[in-house]
Amino acid sequence: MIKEQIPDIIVGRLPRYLRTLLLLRETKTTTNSKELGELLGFSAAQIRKDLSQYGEFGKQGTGYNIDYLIDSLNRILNTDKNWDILLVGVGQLGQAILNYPGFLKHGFLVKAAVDNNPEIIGQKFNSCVVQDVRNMKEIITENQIQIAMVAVPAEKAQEIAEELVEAGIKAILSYAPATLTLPSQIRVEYSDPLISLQHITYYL
Amino acid sequence: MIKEQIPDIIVGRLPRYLRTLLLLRETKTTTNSKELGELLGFSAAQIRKDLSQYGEFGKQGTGYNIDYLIDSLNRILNTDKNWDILLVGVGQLGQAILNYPGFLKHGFLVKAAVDNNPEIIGQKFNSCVVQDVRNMKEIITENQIQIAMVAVPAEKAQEIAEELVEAGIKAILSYAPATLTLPSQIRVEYSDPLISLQHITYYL
DNA sequence: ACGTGTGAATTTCTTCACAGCC
DNA sequence: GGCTGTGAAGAAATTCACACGT
Repeated sequence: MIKEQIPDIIVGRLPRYLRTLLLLRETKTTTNSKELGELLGFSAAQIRKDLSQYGEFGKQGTGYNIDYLIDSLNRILNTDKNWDILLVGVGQLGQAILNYPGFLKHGFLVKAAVDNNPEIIGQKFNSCVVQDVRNMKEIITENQIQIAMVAVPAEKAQEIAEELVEAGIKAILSYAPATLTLPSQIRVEYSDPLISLQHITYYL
Repeated sequence: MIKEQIPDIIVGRLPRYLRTLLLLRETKTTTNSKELGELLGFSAAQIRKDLSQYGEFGKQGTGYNIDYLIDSLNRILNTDKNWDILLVGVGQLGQAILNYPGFLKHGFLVKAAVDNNPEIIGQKFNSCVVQDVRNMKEIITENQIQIAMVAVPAEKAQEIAEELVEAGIKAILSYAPATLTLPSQIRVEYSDPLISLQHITYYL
């Protein structure tokens, strides 16, 4: 695949561009690298260079058509289709995830949720019935799910992650404060407020 | 301050080093850059270079004393003391935050929480009584709070953030899927699973 | 022999600055 | 005139490789 060589640091900025464009779309039809840069805190040159990795989306003298750039970015990020997600761990955080409408709005559907707590299994959150974690593998296979969100305690995260990989999961978004060690072809992202807080306090 | 010139990209890795060391401490007293690197997915050279920015923590031939390095990192990150935090927005996510014990375990105390919903105001979560958002400024001043977590809807995030800055907040951890535009001396971090998911799908 | 700390080399990322097109 | 796309320049981050202490 050609796009393998585009640096991950650039890929990581694309979703931010997309988000800002969605906001701008509400009030205008055109923007430019200067405006985007100011809204995001990046340089205009960087935005132009990043986008130019994927094609020529702008027009000299005019800038970028917002709708067109949004469509393009969605295509690049593979977010022009819907993705099914498996949630592992339906504690307080997991429940908040199930009830949060933002994922679906951006094409991410929490298709199934599993837990090991008998009191949670069978409960319904936002039309998703929690299933037994012991059925995890079949759920993944049957629904051909590629992405899992992990919202289990830190001590359980590695173990769960390995089971997920074995069951065929391709990418994991982990909310657990733990570093996962997995085969390199598995994509792992962390949503980890503790790390962020510790980063913040450095500067205070 | 001298440390201003140490690149933020290095600072951002320090909390990860700290986390791994806390894990290692349970089974050993000494480690080295190779082991840390393997656990974290960084090169050994990078870990040595990062740490050397702040002093000489290791011993040739031996490696690093884990306890000593943990103490050192805590001092560097300012996490050797406790921090009070204000939570803005006590919806589902906010409630999960209030009930999550992990913050306190690492020295972050959610000292106060505010919301604008009359049904939520007055409710108690994990010994924290939700107060009216209209009292936000006094709460910040009286408790001399420097860090705020923002767990409000995306549309409200910018407005709330500006009020926080006006009230004297120095750093914000935002859970809202929105880019905040604030004075540069305010430190902002994001905990944003949607961005992470969109980053993930690029590779699927 | 082992593993740190570090200048030097290398690679990667960002910004510059401008030709070219609207 | 305005703004993109892009080679070239510059800055920053990472890795190399080894002297040196244990």
